[in-house]
Amino acid sequence: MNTTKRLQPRKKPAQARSKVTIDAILTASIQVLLRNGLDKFTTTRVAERTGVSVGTLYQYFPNKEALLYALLLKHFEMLAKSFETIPKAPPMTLEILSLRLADAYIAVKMANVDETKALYMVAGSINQSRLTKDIFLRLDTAIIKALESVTDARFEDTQTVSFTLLSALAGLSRSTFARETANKSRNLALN
Amino acid sequence: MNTTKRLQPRKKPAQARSKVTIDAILTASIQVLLRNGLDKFTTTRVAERTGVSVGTLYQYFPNKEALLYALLLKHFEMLAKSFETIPKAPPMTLEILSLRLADAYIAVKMANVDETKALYMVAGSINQSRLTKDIFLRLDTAIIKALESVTDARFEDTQTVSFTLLSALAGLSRSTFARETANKSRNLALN
Amino acid sequence: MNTTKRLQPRKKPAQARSKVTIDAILTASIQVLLRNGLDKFTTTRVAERTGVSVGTLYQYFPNKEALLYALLLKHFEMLAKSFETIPKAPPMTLEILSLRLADAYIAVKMANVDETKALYMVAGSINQSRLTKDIFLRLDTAIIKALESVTDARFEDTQTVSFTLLSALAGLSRSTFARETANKSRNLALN
Amino acid sequence: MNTTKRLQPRKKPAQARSKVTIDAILTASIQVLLRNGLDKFTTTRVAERTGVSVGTLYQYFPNKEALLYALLLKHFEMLAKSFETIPKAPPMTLEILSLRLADAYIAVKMANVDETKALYMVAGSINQSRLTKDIFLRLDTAIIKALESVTDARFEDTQTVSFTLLSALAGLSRSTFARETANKSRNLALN
DNA sequence: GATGAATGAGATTTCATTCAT
DNA sequence: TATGAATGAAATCTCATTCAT
Repeated sequence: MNTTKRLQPRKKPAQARSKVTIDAILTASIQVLLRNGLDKFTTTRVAERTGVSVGTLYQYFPNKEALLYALLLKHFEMLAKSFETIPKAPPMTLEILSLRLADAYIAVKMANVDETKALYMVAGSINQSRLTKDIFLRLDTAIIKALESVTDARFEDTQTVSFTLLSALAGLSRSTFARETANKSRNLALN
Repeated sequence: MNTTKRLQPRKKPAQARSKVTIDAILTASIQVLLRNGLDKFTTTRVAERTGVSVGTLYQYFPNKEALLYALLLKHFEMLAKSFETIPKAPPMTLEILSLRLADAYIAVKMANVDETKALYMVAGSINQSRLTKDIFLRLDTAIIKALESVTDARFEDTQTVSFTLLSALAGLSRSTFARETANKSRNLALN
Repeated sequence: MNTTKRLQPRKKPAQARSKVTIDAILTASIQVLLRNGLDKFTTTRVAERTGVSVGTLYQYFPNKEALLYALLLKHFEMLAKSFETIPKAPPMTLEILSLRLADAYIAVKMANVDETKALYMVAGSINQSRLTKDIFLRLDTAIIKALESVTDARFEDTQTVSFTLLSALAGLSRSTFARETANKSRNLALN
Repeated sequence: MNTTKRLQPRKKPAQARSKVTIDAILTASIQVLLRNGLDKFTTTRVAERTGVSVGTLYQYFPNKEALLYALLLKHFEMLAKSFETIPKAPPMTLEILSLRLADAYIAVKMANVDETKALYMVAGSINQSRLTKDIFLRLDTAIIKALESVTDARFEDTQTVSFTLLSALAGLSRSTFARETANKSRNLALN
């Protein structure tokens, strides 16, 4: 599914009813992913679970990939907003920033546990480069901007620092959710 | 693909010819994942690329999932062996252990770049709990054992320390490979 | 094909169009059995002959076995109805009942010659015990009830009488149809 | 499988060892039919159960159909021999003949219960007309000859009498074995 | 003769997507 | 707009048969 398809929603959700339907579809998608896994994630099944017909689903999402993409975008939108509103109030040492960052990250993940788990399933099959253009840059920028307000350190390469912080955080997160899901035993995310 | 299927290889590679065929299939699998992505990863395509018939593939792997599973198992086998042979020679401070662990980890990943990238694609669609039973415990045990030989620190909960170390390492690794793959722009692993 | 699969139809033929499609598939199935035999009885071939796509076939029958099962059920449904309406008017001697039973049986068979022949082919490869639960008991009950209204005889074990009557009738029927089919020479049903 | 293939054994079992192997294959075939059903009846499985390689199986039977055919032929051979040696000693009334016939029939079936059940499964997928030529005529002839020695009756159409006798017998037999197999409840053979 | 790895045609089944109603 | 029946390409998997060893 790494082809280049139209990923934009088919119609702007001008009307309230549309918005509701779209949300319902996205919610159902998460449930289907969680219950049935990625390869039983079919448009028919999602529509069924949503309580609408496939036809309706296709009215809002031009294809399956767009549906998954919307799911991801929504999630990262939240993450970005959260990062962009990290309190910059002093004292802003590196340690304190790190904690605030972790707090923001964890808050979003914990408030959206199912969504998080579902998206980890999808990770392998989406167009990374488009996602980068659309949202990852925003995450990056938010962190870099925060780094620049740190008072007790100065970095040559803020990008790398940002990257490292976020990646380690992501690693912990992923492993933690993996552990929780297959909770028979301590479980690592795929390394 | 999180169903419970038979994942054991169909026949023991008693003869030399079989062994060669199996290895060829596994190698081809990695290439197909890399070139075509997870959802174009079809048994037909793998067989084709291997240069054998589908029938032959199915002679050794009872189903597609088992093929992916074999791929993962082989990779983690290497990782486990690598961890199990981390030098325990003094001075064994926590910092030194961490470095040795990272070295071992990175060495395996760098020696198997394609395999690593390919497996990150597969991560979402495998039976985590079975994998845990089969191999993750071994990784964990190896690290815990190493932690116990550390001389400058003592831990209440070695499991959590091991888990944290490995997860952060994994996060960095994943993001790094993701960045390298989609090298148009700075890229984070799916968070 | 004696495994335990879902045999229930996939969707209720709520709409008229569906009903027509289902009937067409069943009719085509009989033709395929007759023309091509059991081991050329493929879902693709049936769909083709019906004039629909395979997908459509699978929309109504979850698998091949369910299709065969539906065929059998429909046939026995007729037989059951026929037995259940055997005239009970006096004089109801055993001989007369036997004749009425034979009449009913033969009437159904002769009105559905192709279906009958086709089903004899299928006999060996269906789930007998499920069929028993679903329909054979009904046949049995109908006959037993009729036996009880016989005036010139009284049976200790009506079940066995019913069984014997019906089995002998079935044997004759099967051999007769076998003979007619392979009409080069006198032909017995497989004994 | 109603095509016209070579059904003759590939080699005459000149040597004793061959004979043993052939018998083993035929026995294994019956077991596979009984355990796995007709559509899991594969040459590989039969070979496996026999304890030889597929290659060896194909040394003795040119194809799968020939194997099934051999199975049937062997069974009817026994039945024919049994009919041909029905005692003709007086008093040879029709009733006595019928009993002797039934005795012979039942004796063969009961001495070969597994074989009988297995063959009922196969019934639908064999070349009836070839079987008629090869063996059914012999059964028929044997019975007709016996009928002619009956002292208390004379028939215009001995063929039909023979046919009727044998068919009814077959019907009872088939239903009985069906009942025994699916012994949850009283079971009729497919009517 | 015996073996069993390899073949590949072909069967079953799924599922994204369309379109007539 | 909504529906869901129909489509059919394509995926998974099986199995009769062959043939090099």
